[in-house]
This record gives sequence, structure tokens and C-alpha cells, in this order.
Amino acid sequence: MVTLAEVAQHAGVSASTVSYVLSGKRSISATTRQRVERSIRELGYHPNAGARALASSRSNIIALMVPLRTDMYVPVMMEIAIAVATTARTHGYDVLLLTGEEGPDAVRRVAGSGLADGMILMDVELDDERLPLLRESAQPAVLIGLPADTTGLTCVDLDFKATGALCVEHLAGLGHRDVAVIGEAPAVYERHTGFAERTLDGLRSRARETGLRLLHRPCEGGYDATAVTVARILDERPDTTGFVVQNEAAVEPLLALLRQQGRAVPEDVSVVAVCPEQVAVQASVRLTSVSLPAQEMGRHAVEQLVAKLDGRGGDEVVLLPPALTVRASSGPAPLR
Amino acid sequence: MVTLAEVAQHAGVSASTVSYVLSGKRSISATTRQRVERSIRELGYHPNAGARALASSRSNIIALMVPLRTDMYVPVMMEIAIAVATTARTHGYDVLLLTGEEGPDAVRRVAGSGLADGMILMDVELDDERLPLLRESAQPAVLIGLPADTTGLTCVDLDFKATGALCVEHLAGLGHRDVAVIGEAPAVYERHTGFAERTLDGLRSRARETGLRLLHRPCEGGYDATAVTVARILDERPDTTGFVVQNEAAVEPLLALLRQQGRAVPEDVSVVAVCPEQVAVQASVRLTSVSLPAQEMGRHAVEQLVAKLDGRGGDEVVLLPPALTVRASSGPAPLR
DNA sequence: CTCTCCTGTCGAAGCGCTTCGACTGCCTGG
DNA sequence: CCAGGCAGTCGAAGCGCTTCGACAGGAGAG
Repeated sequence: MVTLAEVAQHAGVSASTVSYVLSGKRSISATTRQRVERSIRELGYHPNAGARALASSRSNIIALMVPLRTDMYVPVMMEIAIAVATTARTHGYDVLLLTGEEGPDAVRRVAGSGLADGMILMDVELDDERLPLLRESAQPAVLIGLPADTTGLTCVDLDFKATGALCVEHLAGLGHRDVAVIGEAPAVYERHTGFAERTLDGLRSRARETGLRLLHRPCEGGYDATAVTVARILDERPDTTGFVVQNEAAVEPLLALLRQQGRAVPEDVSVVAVCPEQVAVQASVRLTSVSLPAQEMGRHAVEQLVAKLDGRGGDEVVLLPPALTVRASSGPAPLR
Repeated sequence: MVTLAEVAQHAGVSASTVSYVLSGKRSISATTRQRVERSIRELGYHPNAGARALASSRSNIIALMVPLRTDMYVPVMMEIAIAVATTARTHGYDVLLLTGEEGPDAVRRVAGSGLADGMILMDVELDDERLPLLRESAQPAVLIGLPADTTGLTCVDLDFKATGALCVEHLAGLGHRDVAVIGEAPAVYERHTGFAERTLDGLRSRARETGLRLLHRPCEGGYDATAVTVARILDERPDTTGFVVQNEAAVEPLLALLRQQGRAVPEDVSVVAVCPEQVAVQASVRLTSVSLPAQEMGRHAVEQLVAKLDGRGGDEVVLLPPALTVRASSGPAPLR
């Protein structure tokens, strides 16, 4: 292993000079800089991460806590994780992958050991047990999701309330009067994950404003569960002409069921999904959808965190505005 | 921040004693140990990761390099990543998430800086450009996937050749004579990703042995692309009664198409998939499948790596045996 | 021409931990 | 009763880096 001292000797300067060339924290003459850089290249020097962390008390690592539940749509998580890793690199940070399994202990461990400079938490519940710890440990952190109490916390999320409103608005504008919502798995609601409830909130309040009748049913996803859910919905509200789906695993089953029952999309029934763009485009009917901006969320989260670590900016709640893209699955409500 | 020295003082022992209590590398009397442990608890001490890494030249971090392509089935990657993180924790390691983006540079960076003690690489190509680096830097590593030349390398993967053979065997045993393979996206083959070619190899050689006619077509996945692929296949081989699908994104489209054409599964056509169990179970027809043991692969990879880091075990190629589960999508070939 | 102020460089003091050698008793075997 | 060994503890020397204060020399101001 090549060390700083060896580089210094090779370049004929002191160790501190090499360090300052690397960090740019003091001015260095052009000639010295070049000599040092050349030595670094020739010797293939890489600063030792541990030594650096010890001396500077900065690890240049961001911890990312991902849920290990499987009742959430996994590709979205993955996309966020990859966006976080990629964005972090552009700011000189690496990403440590923590699973939700360890829960609050992970927060303690990371904060205590100085393993990471800050952390990003995904899958935040309304009343998350990790939050008190975060607050008291003064660990720089950014949440992806929105808890009930955001005091002293920085959060990034899609504006799910506006998302819900947008879906209703679109369907109402097309003349639909009876709309059913196929939601996330019941467990998601029981856990009080913010986004599901906020979407519902948006859906409901806009429905009230537009005089639209709304029926919400959680749904496990998959063919069997979706069939049961849809049957119940149509039984209860036979006049339903619009569906809002917020569960990727129910999208395709729903379309198959409608087809099977001879209900044409979008002529007889309109479907609006809240899902990643890819799902909307690859479905058997190209779906009108509000897309889940996974990449953008990951990127924003990192940028907020880096700003905090640099002492810039403070606590802030960033809600990304939703965008509804009209595709082939929604159209005017059929005439009665 | 509480330090070792403070714990030592609080417990009335020397710093080295505390260190030995923590590491267990020298024997400590029961009374001393208890006193130290009590101080640790009372002060809320957490060893500083950087200092530890510097002094011991072990970071207790494993780097995991995930591809950031999206033409592979993402949930499998995620499942592997989570299994890696979880298993690593049980061995006292944390996981650093590297994206494929940086490519070989990431290997250099991690190996050079001592950021991680070892690495796990996913999505290995037959002639991967990261391998020479790995070999020359003597970085302890485990590959998930199988390159062309495995000398000096430890690899973990599903035995895809046996997987292919198993699929053919199953269909041949049911009397099918004409079988079509709907493969991964063309890009996957162009990249010479080992698993796709090995599966094909297994399929073909067993087909030859059993006298089965095999037609292989890569497929992008999604409804449109799959429709084109299937149409071509049925055009070229109208007598096709069996499908082997190795692209999760083509599974549901295929089933929908067959339904639409009035071909009943499994009465007229049998379908065997190579996919995660969840996909097979949640599909509109419960699929006969060879499952992708993502968790097991992640777990094995970590265990191989930890063994290496502990100086146990050497280079080894672990091929997990495939298992075919018969579900509702395959049955006897129809009588002509 | 002197005083001051930069600029560029160096030396040294840690950062918090691990680990090696050394030391002290005490136990065991001869 | 003593040599030898072992369990238990300590002190000190780093690990490779960052950073602070100091200092030399040259430039600009007076």
C-alpha cells in the first residue's frame, strides 16, 4: 500500500503539502501541485479511507436504510437506491446499505460509530420509531416519505395528496361520477405509511369538491386477490366507470379482469394508475398515470443531505409536484 | 463522542484491556469484563469505525456492486442485495453499495483505499473487464454469476445449464416435441452475460438428447414486443406446444396472448418459466417454473467471502442446483 | 528602504483504536 | 522449594491522515 508519506518523499515535499494538494484547503504553487500529482499517478496512490475518517471525522459515507418488506413495489425502492448511490458519488460520497431489519439499532450504530456522515431513511411511517433517535442524536438525516411530525426533520416525497387530487380531477373532468380506488395492501395502511393515507386524503377531498362518489378498497395485489376486490367493488357500486390504482401488483390483474368481463378500456371504464412510468407504458393497455419519480426522489434526498453536511440549508420538506400523463386507458365516461 | 480511553478510565482499567474485552483476543477475568461492559453500557460507547479500520486495517465492510442497467429483472437484484446486506450483518459486516456505473474504477478505488475488506460483484459478463483488476489487486472477491475464465475466482450462481436441461426434460417428459424459448432481451445476449447463454446451452443439449425441436428467440419483454416475438414463433413453428420463458417481463404478456388466441394453458400449450417464485405464483396462471434462488445466492456469496476474509477456504465455483416446481401451466402435450 | 501582509511550505500534534512485548502473581510439576 | 508456564493486565508504539501554527521569502504600501 502506498502512503501519503511515500508520495511526499517521491515528490520531494512534506506530507502536509501532499494533503493540501489533495484537499485544496490551502493554496499550492502550480509547479508543486503538478509534481505531487505526477507522483500520485506514478505510485498509484489512493488515500486510506480509515485514516482519513479518523483524522477528519468525516467518512464520506451516506447510510441508506431500505425496508426489507416485500409488500411495497420493489423496483421503485431499487430505483431510488440506485439514484441515491449514483448521486452520492457525484458529491464524493459512497453509500452504505442498511436494511430495515436492524431498525432503530442501526441508527444508533451508525451515528455512534461515525461510520456514516449522514443517513437517508426510506419507507418512513407516520409515527416512525427511528425518528426520536434521529432527533436526539443530531444525526444529519433526510427522510424519503413524510412522517406525522416533521419538526427538525428534512423530508423528500412525492406530493401524494396532490397526486390523489389530480387523479380525481382527471376522471371528474371526463365526466365520471362513480370511481373506485384499488389501494395498497391492507398491511400498508395498518402500518400507517404516510403516502397511502395522503393519497387517499387527496382523492377524497377532491372527490368531495367535485361531487364524485369514491369507494376505496385496499388490495393485496396478484390475480386472485384483485379479482375478489374488483368483484366486491362492482357488486357494491355497479355504476363504477373509473378506477384509480395505487398498487402495481393489481394493475395487470385489473386490466385482465375488465377484458374478461367485456368491459372495454377506455370506452366503458377508465383506469388511472399511480405507478412508475415503466409500468404504465409496458402494461397491456398504455396507462394514464401519475408517475412515481423514484430517481428524482433519490437525487433530491442526497442533495438535501449533502447540503446539510456542508452546513448549507436547514430542515425542509420537499414535496415533488405530481404530473399526470394521459395515455390510452382513460376517456370520457360512457353515456348512461 | 465517548472514546475507548473514557471507558477505560470509567472502569478503572487500561485502554488495551477494554480493547481486549471488545475483541476477545486475549483472556480477561470475569470481574474485569463485567466492569468494562457495564461502563460501556453506561457511557453508551460505540467504537469509532475509522479508528478501528486504521489500526486494524480491516473496515468490516463488504462492497456490493450492482448493475444499474434496467434490462434485467430488478426485483431479483434487490432481493440478492437485501440478502447480502442481511447476511453480512450476521457476520459483523456492513455493505457498501456500488453501482456498475463506475465500472473498473470502483474496484480500483475500493481496493486502493481500504474502504472495504472484500467485494461481491453482480451481473458478471463472460469476459468482464473488472476481472483482471480483481486478480491483480488480490482483492478478496466473490462473483454472483459465472465468467468464461474462473481461474483464481470464487463464483456463486444458479446452475443455469442444468436449469435449461430441466425445463426441456419436463416438457419432453410430457410428450412435447416442439418447444419455443422466449429469452432475455437481445442486449443481454450481446453483452454475453453468462447465465443467458448457459441456460440456452442446457436447453439445446438436452433437446438434442431427447430429440425435441427447439426454437430460441430473444425478447425485449412488455406486451408489444412479446406479441411480435410470439407471432413470429408461431408463424415459423405452428406446431409449437411448449414455451420456456426466461424473461419475467414476457411472462404475463405471453399468457394474455395465448388466452386471446384461444389456446388454453395447459391443455393446448404448456409454459415453463425461469423466474422468481413470487412471479410464478402471482401470475394469472400459476406457473410451472424453475425458481431463481435470489436470497440463497446472496447468502452464499457473503459466506464465501467471509470465509476468504477469515483465511478459510479458497477459490471455488458454487453452482446451486435448480429445482423445477410443477404448477398449473404445464401438462401433457395435446394429441395431434 | 522598512514594515506589513500574503503566499506557499513545513513540522508536529493528534484522531481513537489495535497489538505487541513486558510484567506480575499464582499455579503446577518435578 | 524452585523453575516454568500461564492467565490477566498494562504501556507504548504505531496505523495514515488532517490541520494548526510557524516561518521564509517576496510583493506592495508608506
